[in-house]
Amino acid sequence: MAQRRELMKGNADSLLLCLLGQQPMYGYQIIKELERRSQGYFKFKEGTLYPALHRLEKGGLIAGKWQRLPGGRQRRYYYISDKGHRLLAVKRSQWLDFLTAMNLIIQPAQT
Amino acid sequence: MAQRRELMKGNADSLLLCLLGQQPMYGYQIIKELERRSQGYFKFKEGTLYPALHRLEKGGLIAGKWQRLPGGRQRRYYYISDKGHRLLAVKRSQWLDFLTAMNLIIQPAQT
DNA sequence: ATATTATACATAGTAACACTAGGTATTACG
DNA sequence: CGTAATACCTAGTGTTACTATGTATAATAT
Repeated sequence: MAQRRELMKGNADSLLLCLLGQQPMYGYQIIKELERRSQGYFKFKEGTLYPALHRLEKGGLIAGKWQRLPGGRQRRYYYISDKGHRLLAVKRSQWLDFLTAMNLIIQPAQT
Repeated sequence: MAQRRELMKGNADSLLLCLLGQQPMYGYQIIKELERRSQGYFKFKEGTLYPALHRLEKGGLIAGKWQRLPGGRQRRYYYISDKGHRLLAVKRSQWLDFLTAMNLIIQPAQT
């Protein structure tokens, strides 16, 4: 859906920070969790998620730590940083501002 | 604001269709009107607006008609088409779906 | 008279980023 | 033993908002 792709822009990071702000998670889990919580709406592709996580890590907003599972499989858990928490607060208020402005224009048809 | 740029993605067309769905307007007027109605939030750049209008026109969603003013100045008024009206309805419901999904994730911090 | 601002349209190039499509590797199920 | 699920990664593509710039007229200011 080209639609959904564009609507996502600028919000992917907010969603990730929001999830990680509640608890550390690894990539695959984030994809499943976003889909579950949004009741199927958000279906992040790996090509979206991993670059985004790396971007956030490079920016010091989250930190990834490898964890080895019994079988030998690797998981990379991401932890939000203080900086990440602060950005999350900013992003949240930006989202509210945007939503408010949108609603001023896109009101349902008539009044 | 890099923020605002990304939030805009995919919504510019919706906003334009929404305005033109109410009455025909010309480019410059659209910029001013969006800013006024959003209480200063939306400040469309010309490099955003005109390509978007041309895109919508090429897609048959709006139609532009030149109109000559007394002084000799030209204005290009844009009229929404039936197809445009239909897309507007779709876009509106897509926006609501997106908003709903976002709210499921981005709830204000605590409960 | 002249300079600046507002009006009005246009486009070539840039940056950002979600996604496509491909890859590697382990574990579980049929 | 093949397939699906789990789990990570990245090079390349496409879309699009924006920057910067150009043209031209009308109104206002100096």
